[in-house]
Amino acid sequence: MADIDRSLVRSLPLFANMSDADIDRLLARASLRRLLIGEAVFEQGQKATQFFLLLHGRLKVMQVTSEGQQIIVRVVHPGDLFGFAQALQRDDYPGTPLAAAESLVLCWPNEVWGHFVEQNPHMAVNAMRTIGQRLQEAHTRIREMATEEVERRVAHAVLRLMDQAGKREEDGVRIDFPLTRQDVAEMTGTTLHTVSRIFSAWEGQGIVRGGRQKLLVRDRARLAALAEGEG
Amino acid sequence: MADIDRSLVRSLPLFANMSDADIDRLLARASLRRLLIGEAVFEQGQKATQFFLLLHGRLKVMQVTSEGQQIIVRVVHPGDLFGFAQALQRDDYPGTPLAAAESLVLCWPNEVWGHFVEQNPHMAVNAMRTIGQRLQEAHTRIREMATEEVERRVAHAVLRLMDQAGKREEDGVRIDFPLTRQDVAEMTGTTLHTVSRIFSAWEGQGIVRGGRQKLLVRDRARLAALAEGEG
DNA sequence: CGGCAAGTTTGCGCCACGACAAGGACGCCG
DNA sequence: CGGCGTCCTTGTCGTGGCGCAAACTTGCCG
Repeated sequence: MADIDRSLVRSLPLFANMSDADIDRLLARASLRRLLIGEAVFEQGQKATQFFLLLHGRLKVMQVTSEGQQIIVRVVHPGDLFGFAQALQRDDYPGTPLAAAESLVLCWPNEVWGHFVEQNPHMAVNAMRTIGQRLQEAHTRIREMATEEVERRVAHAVLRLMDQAGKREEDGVRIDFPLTRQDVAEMTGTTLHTVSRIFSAWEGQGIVRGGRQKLLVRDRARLAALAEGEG
Repeated sequence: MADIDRSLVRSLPLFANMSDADIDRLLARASLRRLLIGEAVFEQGQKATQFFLLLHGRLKVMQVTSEGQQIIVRVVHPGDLFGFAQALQRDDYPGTPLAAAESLVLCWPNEVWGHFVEQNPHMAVNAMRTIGQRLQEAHTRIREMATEEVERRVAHAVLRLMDQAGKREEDGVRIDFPLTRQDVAEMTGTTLHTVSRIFSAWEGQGIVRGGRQKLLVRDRARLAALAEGEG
């Protein structure tokens, strides 16, 4: 397998306090995989044999219900670990990560996880924190879905995307990957129709500007107000 | 602080492969607390200084929204660890665990967590798995809330309670702690009115039998069918 | 034993959203 | 440049379940 340059990961907080030698040792065990839009890193229910780190691009993690209904569980951003089912004592993957944009992924076999953690105890802690945050986010989402109306939920979702995948532009902040109305609907538990209507209304008020698979937030304050129910 | 007898915890899987001496050492650092119905172990947002193990009784973990809306995030059963925010690198508690029945709780100061884990590496793994499961459950709930109608969600919730807190009786399986319609509503993101109506309908079909803070499941199969959407 | 509080049931009206349906716009590819 | 697929918009209609309101039941406590 071709060598992977450590400059790829050097800047990630996850590797912040590792020596070059340690990083090289880890990268020696890794393989690199490039994904085109729409490709899956692995499939829900598949046996978990590897864990992953997203270097570049964007993944949406899907789950399907027995009836074929789809939802987006979360979005994976560059620098995020994902698919470490093994660490959670699962033997299959609970969801399917699809590339929403062309993406670059590091893959390690499960056995490496042990070394991974020994090599850098800081990392075990880091993984724990990551999971903790993820749990926290999940609970927040549950609370939103239980208590808030659709417009507020969508506002929250957009704010989150903005913070995690926002890119400053002259006229506002752009969500930095292709995002369909359908995607937003699947993140908030509604339909693309309703999302479309909401975006249209917001556009009329100058809060956002939409486009095919595009979204630009022009007035964060107004959006935050909507999210807090002061619509 | 009075000594705590190890017979209290000996039977828990969490301590399965620890020596008596190790257990005693851990218990020496613990304190025991009894909670009456309605009492809180700690409050949401409070600084996290301890972690806990439920020995007996039942806790419902509440979160309140900024508007005062309440939801039940999860139910803590005997043998469950809870409130280990520290392990997740949080410094405050994300929710409030209220005693749904009279309960008995073991409390350790945060500093012990390290020893706890060293003493029994199995335990770190166990904690990880616990969190993993919890995350998994959270995602399941999100998916349900996003895609299922109220009756199915309630059916799922009741099935879960049955499995985790069911007690065989002559006429079916009883949920083994006081559970109001309001509680079920807060677990499923609906109102007590709707839950009441649903229970009434089910009772008419002989699926359950209700009562003040009581619920008895008489026909698990029918309930499971409803949960799968074959109503 | 009688009264009170907490929990439950049920009816009614309304409305936010989902289902359905049709048409329009963007962008890719040959 | 023209055609097609994908994504988006907008209308109409129907309804699940929430809000509100009122009465009933159950268990507790004095």
